[in-house]
Order: sequence, then C-alpha cells, then structure tokens
Amino acid sequence: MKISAQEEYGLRCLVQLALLKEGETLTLTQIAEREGISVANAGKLMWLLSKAGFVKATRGTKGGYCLARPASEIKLSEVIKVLEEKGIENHCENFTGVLDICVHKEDCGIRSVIVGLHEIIRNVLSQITLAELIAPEKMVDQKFHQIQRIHRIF
Amino acid sequence: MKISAQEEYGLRCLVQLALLKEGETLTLTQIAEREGISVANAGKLMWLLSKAGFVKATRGTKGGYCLARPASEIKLSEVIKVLEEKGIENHCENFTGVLDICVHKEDCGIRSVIVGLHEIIRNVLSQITLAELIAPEKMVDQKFHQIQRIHRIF
DNA sequence: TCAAATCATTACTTTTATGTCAAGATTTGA
DNA sequence: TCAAATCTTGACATAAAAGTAATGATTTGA
Repeated sequence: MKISAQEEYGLRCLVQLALLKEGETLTLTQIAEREGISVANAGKLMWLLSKAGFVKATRGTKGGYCLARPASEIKLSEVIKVLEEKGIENHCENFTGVLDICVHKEDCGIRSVIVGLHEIIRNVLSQITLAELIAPEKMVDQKFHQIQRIHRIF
Repeated sequence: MKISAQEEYGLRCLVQLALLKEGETLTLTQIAEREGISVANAGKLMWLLSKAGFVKATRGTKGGYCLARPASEIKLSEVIKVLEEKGIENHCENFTGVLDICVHKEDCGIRSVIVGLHEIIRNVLSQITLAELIAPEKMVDQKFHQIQRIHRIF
C-alpha cells in the first residue's frame, strides 16, 4: 500500500502553486527547481493537472502556471484521484493472475478489506485541502490528528 | 495509493492455506491453480511467506505448505508489512527527485499526511486476522464496518 | 513581423516491479 | 538405493511505471 511517484510529485507541484500570492505564476523551470525534479517531469505533471482543471496555464513570455481555484477549495482526495492511474473501482480487474477474470469474482473477503481501506483513505483526504497542507508540518500534523481524534480512530 | 501485486497475491495464497483443515497441506501447483496464478509465481510468493514465518513448508512427495500458526493469530498488518517492498519509514528517501535529498526534508505537510494515512491503514489491518478474512464477503464487510463504527470513522 | 519564452503533446528511454526459468536440495516410497 | 514429487534459490525476461526528449503551438514584446 503506497503512494506513487506521480501522486507525490504532482501534489508537491500543486503545493508550490498554493504558496503563491494572488496574481503570481510559476514557470515549469521554477516549479522543477523548487521541487528538485526535472523540467520535463514537471511538464508532464502540470499537463495532467492542467487537463484535470486544477491549474491554469498561460503560454508565451510572462506565461506560467497558477491554481485554477482557491487552494482552500481543492481537496487532496480530488487531486489523488486524478494522479493515480487506476482507481479502486477496478480492483478485481487488476489482479486476475494468468486468467481473464479473478478467481474470486464471486465472493472475496480481500476485496471488502481493500475497498474499505480505500474508502477510509478517500474520506480522510477529502477532509484536507491544499491550503491546509501548506501550513508548517506541525500544524498539518495537528489537523491530521484532529481528524483522527474526531473519528476516534485511535 | 494502491496495493501491489505482491501484497494482493501473497495475501490470497495465505487465504487458501487458511481454508485448509488441520493437518492438510497444499502444493505449489494446487495453490497456483486455486489462485489463477503461475506455479513459478506462487513459488516465489510462498518463499517470501515461508522466510517470514507465516507458512511451514515440507519438501518431497507428500510435501506442501500449511500455515505456521493459527489463522486467527495472523494479522493482516503483519502480512502486508512483509509483502510490501518498502515500508513507510523511508517516505522521504523515496521521493528525492533528481537530488540526493528531498527538498522538503525540513518541514513537509505532505509527509504528515502520508505517514498519518499509513498509521491508519496499519491500525485497521491490525484489527483483522486471516481467519476473519475467509468468512463470506458479507461477513468481512460487516466486520470492517464494525471497525469503522467503533472508531466512528464515518 | 519575428524571435524569445513559454506551455502542449507524443514518442521514446530508463528504471523498477513483476513474473518466469532452470538447476539444486530434500523427502518419500517402491 | 533410486526415481518421483516437492520445495529453494538465484538469475533472467517481461511488463509497467517513471522519466526524458523532441517537435509543435501560443503569446509577448521589440
């Protein structure tokens, strides 16, 4: 169970844009620099995020990227959904082994657990916005544990 | 955020063994057949699970695999820990881009969220045993939602 | 108008994860 | 003892993910 490179770096690029003041933009080169990734890679990620409507791109001199809507209105769950390649919807299609169809199609305890876990993850991520993510780590941690406390997970 | 093939299939092989009666065993061929994966792949997975002490293997005619301890004493969290290649411990080492060290080493909201999510996942999985996983999906689902209800996640 | 700066798009390369193969070791039973 | 059945192990091949490169399109401003 882990986060993919695309999810991690994509999210981080968005964080950079969230840090900007109203009206400012960042070029691919600047984003790449600030995140320690290649310009080509940043380009691909921003293209995805642009297609998905999270960022607005303007070309030409003075061009660059900025968020398409306020950071406080972008939930992490939405971002992750776009950056992951295959959603949980197709859990059963993903693990069919050498067959065309998963042998557990009928009744599957694992599916319940995996699908349930994804529900929890989605739920938690839907309670955190980009805006909250750019606060100092201490604050994010606090917010996270507040979510956990409210829901009595621990 | 997704489960890897190794985690999925490894878990499923264990489930097959959990379904056995006391004293019964399954050969690699049988496991492969029942899970719809190749014998070679089953061999690799069982090797991992054997090294980790979840299953007991006996060689030779009449040989095969069985659980090394009762299914009710094997938590999913332990199994996943063994089957995933990199734990969450090294989140920061995993995403350093083109640099040697992640640019967010100092203070990182994303890290908080990802590490927190992994805590939740581990916690939930530690409350489910192999024995519970082999019940009809309906029951597993119930158990899962019971965990959610107890902890007021939703 | 044209060159420079920038994003857009697709194809390609590299790396990593997954899956396979083959040779070896152990056990059983004839 | 020996052949058959089985697991063990490490090397290898394949597929998927990640990352790069190259070419094209748009905008700005001299």
